[in-house]
Amino acid sequence: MGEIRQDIIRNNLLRLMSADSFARLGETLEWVELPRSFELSKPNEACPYAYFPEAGIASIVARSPEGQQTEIGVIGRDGMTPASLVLDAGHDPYSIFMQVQGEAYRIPCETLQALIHEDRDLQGLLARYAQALAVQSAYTALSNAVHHIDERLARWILMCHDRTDGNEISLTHEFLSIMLAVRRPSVTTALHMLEGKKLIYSERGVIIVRDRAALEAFAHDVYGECEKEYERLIGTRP
Amino acid sequence: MGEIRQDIIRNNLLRLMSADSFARLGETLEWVELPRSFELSKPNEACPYAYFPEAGIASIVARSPEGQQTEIGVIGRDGMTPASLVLDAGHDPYSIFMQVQGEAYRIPCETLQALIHEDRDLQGLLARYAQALAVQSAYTALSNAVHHIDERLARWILMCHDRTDGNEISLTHEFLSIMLAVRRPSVTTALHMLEGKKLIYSERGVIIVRDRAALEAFAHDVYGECEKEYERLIGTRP
DNA sequence: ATGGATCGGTACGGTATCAGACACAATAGG
DNA sequence: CCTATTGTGTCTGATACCGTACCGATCCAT
Repeated sequence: MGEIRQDIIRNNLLRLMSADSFARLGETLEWVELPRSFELSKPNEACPYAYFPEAGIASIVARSPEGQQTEIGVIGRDGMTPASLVLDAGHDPYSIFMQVQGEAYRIPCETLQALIHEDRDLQGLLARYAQALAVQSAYTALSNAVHHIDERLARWILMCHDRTDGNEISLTHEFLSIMLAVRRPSVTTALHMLEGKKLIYSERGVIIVRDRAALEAFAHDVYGECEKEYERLIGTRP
Repeated sequence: MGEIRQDIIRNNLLRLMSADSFARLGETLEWVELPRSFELSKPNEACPYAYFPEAGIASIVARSPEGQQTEIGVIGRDGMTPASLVLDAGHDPYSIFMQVQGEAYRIPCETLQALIHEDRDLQGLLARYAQALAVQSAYTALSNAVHHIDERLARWILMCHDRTDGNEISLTHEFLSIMLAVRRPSVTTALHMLEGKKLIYSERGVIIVRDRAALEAFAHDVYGECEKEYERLIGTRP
């Protein structure tokens, strides 16, 4: 393609890398649409492409042998997938798929890997992103252990809101219940609770953030740590 | 020091790195004892030394603003600390401290960082370890979300057993309850349950693994995934 | 040996969440 | 327009786990 202008890109990693790094990547970057449920990476398989989302939200999900699953990380235009690429891992045990439809620039994993090996700055940036993502999963572990469903839901809404334009997030209770590893009716009642506190509106298939500040206040113990860490490691958010 | 023989080292990373890499490290490695509760790394602070444990077990603990905390990873002679060193992160938001007393080789972080920059093989090995640790925290998140206390306890005992000589693990219920982020009496009853199934013995201050295979069977849905991933990424366990 | 500290066992009531089922509402497709 | 499908609200037990409290057992230091 080779004609992409770095300054109008919305993906934070693509925008923050050096112009040189971007120039090398740019030749191979390819724009693609990512429909809901599109699988960016399969568990324990090398994936052909790395994706730098421009819009939409992807979930990283871990599964147990018996099929229990939960989300351990969220990726939007703040990041890339698979983060393990820079860690020399080949592949990882997660399933990564689109949860809110969007678009991305993609590049063959092999190409990116080769570029990383020759470009210390790029390697550093992506390594720091891998760390940011690891921290996200660590705080997910903490909050799964100690926080109540409504707080975890609030955190999740905030994390999605960070990665979206506007205040609407379109997804179903069913989907959410899988992400949080709770029953579907528990999501319904937790949403009602947040709605009762006037933090969100909830309609069929859509959650609308109504009062972001109050939502953050409600979730103060469960949201914020890994976001701070992202800013320290990568720089300002999109 | 400079006289340490690589082939009698018990730390897996030190043993598996190339002889060249080890030679460079070896000049600066220093042997230290690590008493229980010794803090290897403080939250959000650069730590002076990297540690490669020879024995004993360290815990990585994440804390919320209100002070809730839980363990998100375990490090023994399978690894090193801080893993974020290879990710160019400077420091990380966790607290890392010894839970079962032991010993380690240590090296100033700056020195190790410089060596990593000149040694692609070493960088790769430590990056893969960072990935293994991230996977561990991801599966901790999963198991915090979906598994019962007795299963999580079994997982924890197995992970410690992997990193210890013999079958005895000495620690208190109190300590364990913090690691698992549950009440102390819940640990007591969960231990009784495992003891009732003849999987362990439990005495004051000590847990003794009695039937490792049965313990693994009991924990089959909660233990094993990240261990497989470690073996794939790093190689055989110690 | 003795007193104090630590550690472990147990009990009681309370509640967040689960499992499963069912009915209703909204959308989509023919 | 009607029907099938999908999404949401609600109910009824059951239960795993919590908060708190208390007491006995074991260890340690003097």
